[in-house]
Amino acid sequence: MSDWPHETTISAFKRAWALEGEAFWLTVFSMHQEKMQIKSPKVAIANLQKIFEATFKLANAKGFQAMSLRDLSRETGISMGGLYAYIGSKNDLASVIEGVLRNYIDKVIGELVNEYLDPVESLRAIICGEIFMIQILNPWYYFCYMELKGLEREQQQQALDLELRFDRILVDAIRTGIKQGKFSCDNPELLAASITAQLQQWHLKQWKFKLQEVSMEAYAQHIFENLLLCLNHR
Amino acid sequence: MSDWPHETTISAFKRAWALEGEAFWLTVFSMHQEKMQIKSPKVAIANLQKIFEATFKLANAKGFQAMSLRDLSRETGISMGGLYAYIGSKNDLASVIEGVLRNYIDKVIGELVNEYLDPVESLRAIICGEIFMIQILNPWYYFCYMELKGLEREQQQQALDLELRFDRILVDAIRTGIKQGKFSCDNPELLAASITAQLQQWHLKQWKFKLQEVSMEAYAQHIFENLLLCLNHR
DNA sequence: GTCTATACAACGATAGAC
DNA sequence: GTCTATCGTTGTATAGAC
Repeated sequence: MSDWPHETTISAFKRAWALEGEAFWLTVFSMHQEKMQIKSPKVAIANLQKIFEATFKLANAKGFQAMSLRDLSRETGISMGGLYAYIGSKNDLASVIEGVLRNYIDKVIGELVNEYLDPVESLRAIICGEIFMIQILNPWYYFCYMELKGLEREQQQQALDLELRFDRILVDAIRTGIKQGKFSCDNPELLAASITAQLQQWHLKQWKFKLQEVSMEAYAQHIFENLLLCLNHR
Repeated sequence: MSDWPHETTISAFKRAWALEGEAFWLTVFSMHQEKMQIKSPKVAIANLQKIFEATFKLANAKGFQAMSLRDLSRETGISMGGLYAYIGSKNDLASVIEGVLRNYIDKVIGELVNEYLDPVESLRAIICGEIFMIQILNPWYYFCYMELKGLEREQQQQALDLELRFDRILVDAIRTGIKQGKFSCDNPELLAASITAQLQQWHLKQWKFKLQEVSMEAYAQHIFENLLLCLNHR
């Protein structure tokens, strides 16, 4: 039995979650179609992708507030006036990015619940799944983490609630294992928070992992194995 | 034997590191005295403290880039023109904050090396010491973590180097324990990075710890105990 | 040392031609 | 759909009175 989902499983992730390619951007398009003036999906999606990716490049390098719309115009090749056919305002752009990512995460972690009954396999699936999500949507995660302060109170709270919900999924799996006599753990809440912290490192500390040549698979494996040690498994 | 340093030890930390009170701000003052036009230490320190604390309040709430000097003027009660007697420029203010904190951390972790010979006690001291530092200088740590992007390349690199040096101190203690037959661990580098990540949570996720009513002592203890489990201690 | 007044560059956003 | 031209605002920073 492999410690990491097979290649085919990774492909299945991508298909099931529509995390990349046309399907992904089509979803992004449909999610804030209402806020745009552009009717043609073909041209809208192409420019939307340009705008989002340029935003990640600029904002993740010098910060969203420090990035001007003139920077964004230069980077995308779309004029200042043209940008406003795609976004309502600068703040709206950040808000949409957070909304799209949260919507996706919400959908995916909703599927994770009750999918596996064995707590060990459940924890493995949560860790591998989340690391994989972060890997594919790296700039989205990093942007939302670093720019959360700039969003409105309500949206900030929704992001924090999502993190708490994720922690709770880990806690539930841990508690199930304890009831089945497979784990022992004094403080499941703190342990779950520590797992979440380690998962978030995968987008927060890319500089460190590239320096130490740590692969996604090795990192997920490391988190999982140390978690089992902390749970006194076997 | 207590699991956490005694009250007297905590007091000793404060005295030894001059982390708060007049002594601390006197050091801050002396560290960038050259960049100021104010001669009188008495008035300079009082206003310097006002400026730094107002910066933390504003920047940690809405981001340093989003904070204007007009905001800072209002918050401190010092006029726009007056501010420039204390700071060279807005960016200089952020740069000084990072410099002061890095200087302090550097000094403290320099003392941690070779202070304890027993690897278990060494790891405990590093974890407790760092959590304590973060507790006392919470807004400084948070500011430097979130606003690092806004600083110049060279200064960013120095901050990353400091984190790598901290990781290496943890790795050294782990390796010492392995050689002494006390620990077993496949990947000390990744384990050290995970400890650093958990320590940083203490300033990054205050909202979560307050919600779950986790004390500084309980959190340090939790990190330490799980580390020993990951190291197969005993 | 601290203030008021102001310079002037850069910002987000919009109007209207094409 | 996309552009250029421009609006009003706000930003950082400074000069000079007190």
